[in-house]
Amino acid sequence: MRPFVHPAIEDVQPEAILHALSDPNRAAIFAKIMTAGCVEACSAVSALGDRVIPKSSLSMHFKVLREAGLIRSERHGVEMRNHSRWDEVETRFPGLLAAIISAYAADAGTGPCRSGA
Amino acid sequence: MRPFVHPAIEDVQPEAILHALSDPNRAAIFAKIMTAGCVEACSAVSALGDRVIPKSSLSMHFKVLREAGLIRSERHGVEMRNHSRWDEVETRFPGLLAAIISAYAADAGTGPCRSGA
DNA sequence: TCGTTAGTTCCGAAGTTCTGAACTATGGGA
DNA sequence: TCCCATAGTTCAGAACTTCGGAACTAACGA
Repeated sequence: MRPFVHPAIEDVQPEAILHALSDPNRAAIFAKIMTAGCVEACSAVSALGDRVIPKSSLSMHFKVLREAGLIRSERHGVEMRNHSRWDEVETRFPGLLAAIISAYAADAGTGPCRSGA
Repeated sequence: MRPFVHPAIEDVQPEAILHALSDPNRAAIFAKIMTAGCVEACSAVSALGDRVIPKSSLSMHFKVLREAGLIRSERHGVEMRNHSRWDEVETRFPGLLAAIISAYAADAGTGPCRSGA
């Protein structure tokens, strides 16, 4: 198990952020980390809405979020703690994350029935 | 050649917008349509930076932007005219497009050497 | 009608994502 | 110390997506 890789904030690319958040599952995970401040384990988000995401997929989603520069993961004993890097990303790309999160929220409000988020 | 399909603005999904703009080529095309107000033909954007994009890829990129609800295309004789749907998208997801476009602009300013946009 | 220009569609190659199975790492209890 | 349980990662193959050349359609002008 190699250690986690987190890009420096100046290496964070807008396309990576958009790609990471263009998946509704990942956007829901990120929103959860945002609102909770810190999510203690993958298992805490393993069920988004009514759908269970396999561990391996979840691990991959966290990796994508991490490599996009959106979250910071640390191992604490057997678990992983994930913190959002909102402040850093906000400094680099002002308003971006807020606009994306509120777009998903707006869509959840108007759409037919969206399980996640 | 089937006619162009444009989603109603209430059917536009944030994930489709993020996916469409998570490709730097498409983001550059969209930025070009935005700044020009209207782009007269695919050929007008066929060279983004120093890289020539094949016609078929360009056609696909326009299709993705169209189906994401970001642009409106009309055939005028032999050419296609593309307008941005900024106002509609802005009403539905306030601040989203501005944040994305300015994130790419910020990145172009700090990054090593970005050809497009 | 023919040639040109503009764009779309098709289809195979290349790349990406998803997921179950096997694996690694840590902590706790006997 | 050993063994087990829990948490997460890695691997590999299947499924899906994207790319790009070739062939096609559609409109226009000579």
